[in-house]
Amino acid sequence: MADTLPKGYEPRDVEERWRAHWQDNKTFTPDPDAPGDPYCIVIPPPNVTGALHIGHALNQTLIDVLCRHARQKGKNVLWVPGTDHAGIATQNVVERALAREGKTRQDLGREAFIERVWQWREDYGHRILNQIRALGASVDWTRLRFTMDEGLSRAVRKVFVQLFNEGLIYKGDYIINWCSRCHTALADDEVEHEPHRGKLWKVRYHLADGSGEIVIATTRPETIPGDTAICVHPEDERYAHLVGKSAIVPVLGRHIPIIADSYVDREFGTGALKVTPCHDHNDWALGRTHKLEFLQVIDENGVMKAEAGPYAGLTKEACREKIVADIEAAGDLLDVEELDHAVGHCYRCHTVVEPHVSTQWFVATTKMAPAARAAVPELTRILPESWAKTYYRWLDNIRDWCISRQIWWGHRIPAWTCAQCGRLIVSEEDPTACPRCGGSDLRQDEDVLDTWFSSALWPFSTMGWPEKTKDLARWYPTSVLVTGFDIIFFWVARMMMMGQHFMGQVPFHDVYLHALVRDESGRKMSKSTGNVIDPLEMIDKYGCDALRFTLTAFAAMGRDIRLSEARIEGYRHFINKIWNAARFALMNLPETAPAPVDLGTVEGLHHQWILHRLEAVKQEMDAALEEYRFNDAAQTGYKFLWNEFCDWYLELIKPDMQDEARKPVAQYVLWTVLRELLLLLHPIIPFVTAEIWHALPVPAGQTATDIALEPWPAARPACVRPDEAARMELIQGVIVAVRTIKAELNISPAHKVSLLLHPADDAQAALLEASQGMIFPLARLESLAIGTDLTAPRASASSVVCGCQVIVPLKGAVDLNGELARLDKELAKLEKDVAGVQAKLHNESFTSRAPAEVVARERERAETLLDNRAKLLALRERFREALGDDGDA
RNA sequence: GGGCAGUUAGCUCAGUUGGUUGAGCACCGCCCUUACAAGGCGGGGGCCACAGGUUCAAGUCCUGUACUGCCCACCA
Repeated sequence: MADTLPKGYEPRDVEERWRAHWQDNKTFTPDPDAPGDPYCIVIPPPNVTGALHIGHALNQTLIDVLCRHARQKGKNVLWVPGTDHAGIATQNVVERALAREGKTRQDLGREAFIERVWQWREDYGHRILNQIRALGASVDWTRLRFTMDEGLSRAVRKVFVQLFNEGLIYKGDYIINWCSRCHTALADDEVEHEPHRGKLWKVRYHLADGSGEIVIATTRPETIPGDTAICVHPEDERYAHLVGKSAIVPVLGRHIPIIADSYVDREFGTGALKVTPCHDHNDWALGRTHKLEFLQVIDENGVMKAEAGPYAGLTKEACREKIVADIEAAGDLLDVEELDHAVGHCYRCHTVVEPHVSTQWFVATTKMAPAARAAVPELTRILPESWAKTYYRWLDNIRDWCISRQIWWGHRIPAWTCAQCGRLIVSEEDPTACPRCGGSDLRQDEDVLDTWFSSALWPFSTMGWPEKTKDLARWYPTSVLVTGFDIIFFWVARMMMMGQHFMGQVPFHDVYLHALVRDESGRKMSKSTGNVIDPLEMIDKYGCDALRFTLTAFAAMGRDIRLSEARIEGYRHFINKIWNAARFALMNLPETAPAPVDLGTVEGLHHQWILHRLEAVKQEMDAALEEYRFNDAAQTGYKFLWNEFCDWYLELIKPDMQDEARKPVAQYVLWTVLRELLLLLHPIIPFVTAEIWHALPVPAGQTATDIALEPWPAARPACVRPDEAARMELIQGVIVAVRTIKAELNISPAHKVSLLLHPADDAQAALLEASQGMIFPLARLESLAIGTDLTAPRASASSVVCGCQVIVPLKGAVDLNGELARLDKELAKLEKDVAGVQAKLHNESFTSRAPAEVVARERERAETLLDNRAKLLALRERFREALGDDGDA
């Protein structure tokens, strides 16, 4: 006996041991020259500032399942780990730390500040890596990357310079989204629109020629000083006579033109709109088309500029208050309404975003998008497919991407201006002199690049690009990108564009978009709501395998996951179940691996059955994993292990283990099935399977291997035996029937009863005869008789299984009325089924139109049901007589 | 305003190509049966949101309705 496992599974030490083993042995560091089809996934790089949240845990679990499975299937697997420098987020974190010391980044100066961020990363950046490690992610740690490391920075520069030279990066004045707290531009998709209860002010503008007035509606009166036009719809009869005239800006007194544009919605407000080209995206567009004056009145700090006249120096909030009061005093405020509308907020700090005109750098994504769009679905599949539509729509309506950020932490834009002649120099290497005038006073652009710029290069920059590396040749394009749908625009689409442009190939064959993890009532998890589930805490409490299994089991394609701690706790039971099944096996296996037996010709219905089922499960789990049906794979493994292997097979072989003649076969089948089952489950729950695998006996002279390097179990066609499996089901049916009778008649399960079986035919009789050894212990019998000529005591409980009558003579204090009620209930159920099938079969159009195979199956079923019913009716009749006799006697 | 999901047992969710709705947790009853009480055995509980349609047959396909959630969007 090789029992070396403790009674209850204690994941903590086991997991830590395997983590260390895999890392120390570089188990997951692939050799580019090794054989096998390439399989590669790049990790969606978590922010260095981040702590692992449940979304990461889901993402990395699914990737790990895929990678481990691919490795089992003989592929040459590379999983590249890494982190993202997360410009704004990281800068914010460090600035907050500085603030606690009473300092600002300006106090330190740019260089010292950046030094400080690097230091911060030195101190804390490894946390997230430890968390990835804790999850059991089979990443190659030797290829760890960071978006700001030297190689990736070189890639960023090369991409920037090339795109600039190709005219795909340009610098220009544009209205962008400005966060006055982060003090930087934000890309369109970095702005989150939130519903807001605001006000709609209706303000009268007098005509310059004194001939009348026009009333506009605005939600932002503080921008009135920046008005340079009033706009109405060209077909709006109310205002047609005013178009071309001039109006006077309230308080400021400037004269502005009244123009017409079909953009205006006649139904909204008053149908007249004030145009402030510098402080509204739409007005910016109007200003361009109508060649209006551009007047900036709010600065980058949210303070009114000199151009705002009397309001100069006020904050925009104070300005709003004051100008409304002034207009009201002048009698030109006609109405104030409540209005629900969407207001943009910074996705990092949640400050209200101000449209702001400034000089920024842009990538001409409008030119790059068509190729990225065309690649789906032919070159890259998006799964679930429904997301492809979203992807298309975004690319079809894309605007150029603002990539400059007015912060310090990030890739500084490789552009310099010559102080002498003003020449703009964009270069991979830091220039020393101006190529035009030779001047040496070159000033580098102050801005850094959007974090997502470097992320967009991730699939090839991590593999060493622009060098022509072996890794790139071997593993680009990557196999699949696994990520949340929330970054399909930020990241996926941009990787597609950059990958195609610089590698000439899409960056991945598949994109699998997984769910968002929500709390049990469907809310997004967030620290402020206090509903977060911390994966590390879960790992600590229940073990990593329990967490991984839970996430996998709930990862149905296209659906959000509602997670609660109770579920993880529930699946911990499953891990423990495997553990105890293994303990049982070890108690019953020899020190070295049992001698092989030909499994294709093995005797014993239970062995044939479990081997048959194993083949089906093997095939189904493989297919599920290939098709990203993670939940199906998990569920199939769960049911097989618990409901078939543990509940039935382990019980069935207990008697074998007491019989020296049957023991060797049972041992070998047990050993084989358990080992293969561990392999099937290993991608999902790597730790417990590794530990058990290691403890199982191996052939004499060999040493235990690492399950992570073992192949997926091969198919064993000789073990596919549907007939034997069906026969096993009869045996199980009989056993369940006896158990049900006991349970429902309140007979203790431990109480041994006699059992009479009246088989339906000779084949059944022979089968039951041969299977007594299985029925006896599992049904807990005192005696068993099989035959059609047996006379049963009339006071018997009974049931019918596949035409076989199951009769349990009742002795002692048993509630006989209970049995009658039980029979009635069973008959009622049968009656319902019979009615259903017969209705179908009596339906002429069913029998004539349904496929013959379906009709035959229904007929067969009807026959069985009718037969069962007849037998059960007869049994009930006998029982009634018995009751009557007892009553009379 | 547009688009996309979801609606199945008390709760959280499965249900591949249409062919007797399944699981976990919760609940009820009986069991410490020598792998596991984090367990075993048995049980109750569903006109599959609603209304039409296609079909011999619909949870499954089509149309509409009602809620719920998400994404996108330039009604100031």
